[in-house]
Amino acid sequence: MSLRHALLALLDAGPMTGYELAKHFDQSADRVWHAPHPQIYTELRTMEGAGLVVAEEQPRGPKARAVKRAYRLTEDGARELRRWVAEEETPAPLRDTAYLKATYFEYAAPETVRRQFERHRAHHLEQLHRWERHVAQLRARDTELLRRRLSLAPEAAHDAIVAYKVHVYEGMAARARVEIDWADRGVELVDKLTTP
Amino acid sequence: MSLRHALLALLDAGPMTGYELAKHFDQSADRVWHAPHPQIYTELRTMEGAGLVVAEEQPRGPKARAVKRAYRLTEDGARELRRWVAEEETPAPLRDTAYLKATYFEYAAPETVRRQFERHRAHHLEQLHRWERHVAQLRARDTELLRRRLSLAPEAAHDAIVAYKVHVYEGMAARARVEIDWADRGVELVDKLTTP
DNA sequence: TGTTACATGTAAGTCGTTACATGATTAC
DNA sequence: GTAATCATGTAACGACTTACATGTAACA
Repeated sequence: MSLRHALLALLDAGPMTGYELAKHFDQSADRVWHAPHPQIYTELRTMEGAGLVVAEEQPRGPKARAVKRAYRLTEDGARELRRWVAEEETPAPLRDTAYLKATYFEYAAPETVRRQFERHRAHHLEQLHRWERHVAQLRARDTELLRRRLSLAPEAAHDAIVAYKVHVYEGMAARARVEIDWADRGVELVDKLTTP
Repeated sequence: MSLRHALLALLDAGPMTGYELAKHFDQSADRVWHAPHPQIYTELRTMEGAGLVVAEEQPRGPKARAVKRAYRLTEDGARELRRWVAEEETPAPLRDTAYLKATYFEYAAPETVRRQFERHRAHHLEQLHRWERHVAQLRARDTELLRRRLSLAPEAAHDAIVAYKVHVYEGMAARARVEIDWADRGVELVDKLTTP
């Protein structure tokens, strides 16, 4: 049930609409959680029912023929977020298609295997750049969300807030580097196996 | 739909019962995929209906008052496995509770955060040992499944079969090391933040 | 006038988890 | 006899995906 907590966490920086939240899960650099928009809208409604968030309907545009719903945390929502952060995680069960598939690469043609390693590499290189950019922005305290969050917290807490986020995204970067390295050694392996 | 392919892959080494397959997903070292037994039994029935596997009912014990169903791949099943291996994977969407939570560690007490990093470390250290043991066993060609698989394959293919598996589990070990390192730096960070 | 971005949803289906349920066999 | 392991399932629920659906607003 972590989508709920991902949403609570984003909303703790200030009110947002479902649409804005969905953008964070889809496109922004600070996404360690993914969710498609239908799941977000329904979860927000459920959370509203559970009293974790409240929605304020806002008019859109000058003619105001449409409304948008901006959600903000309630006391209960803020408490639930803090409770969850302190709670110990049980490690997630392992499910990795790329590695599962690679276990049986002997069934595929060498060019196919090589292409798959190269795609794997390209994907994680892109991710790496994304994480590195984000770490730089966090250090500069130059992201929208972080600025909002810092403005709500006492000065003394700022360093910790920034440091934990930097630590997370540096961790993501380190992970990406491992994947790139794995793919590189994969390509080398294909070469070694084809030219004996 | 990768449970299906994980099952096809295991069955390609020879017939197995649902119970044996479930053990591989739960307990054995060579699990890059997890699934609980109800899902396995139902998926096997579905796959049987789709003609990817056939079941042979075998008597259990001398009195044979119970039966077990050993599944083996059909031609279609083996073909589907090979098709899937050659198919390019789209990268899985990111969903990581540990990292998501760590992003908001400023909300928890330092001892709580420290405990969480230590648990993270302990978990991945255990995993690391598991992967390392498995790599050693694969190199020695000393796992039940590998022996069965090699016995079905031509001598010339043996090196590739072993090499890809070694590569996967070395990759898993490398991942575990990154997590351990991340947790270590996490503990250091807590210390730094608490003793200024 | 048409395209892109904003904004919110429903519905159907698949995949995964958890609890419940049953019974046989093996080893002590 | 009793506990552990073998062996197979059903049922209910929760999480996630995909397709469909609708309309507004901003901009060129």
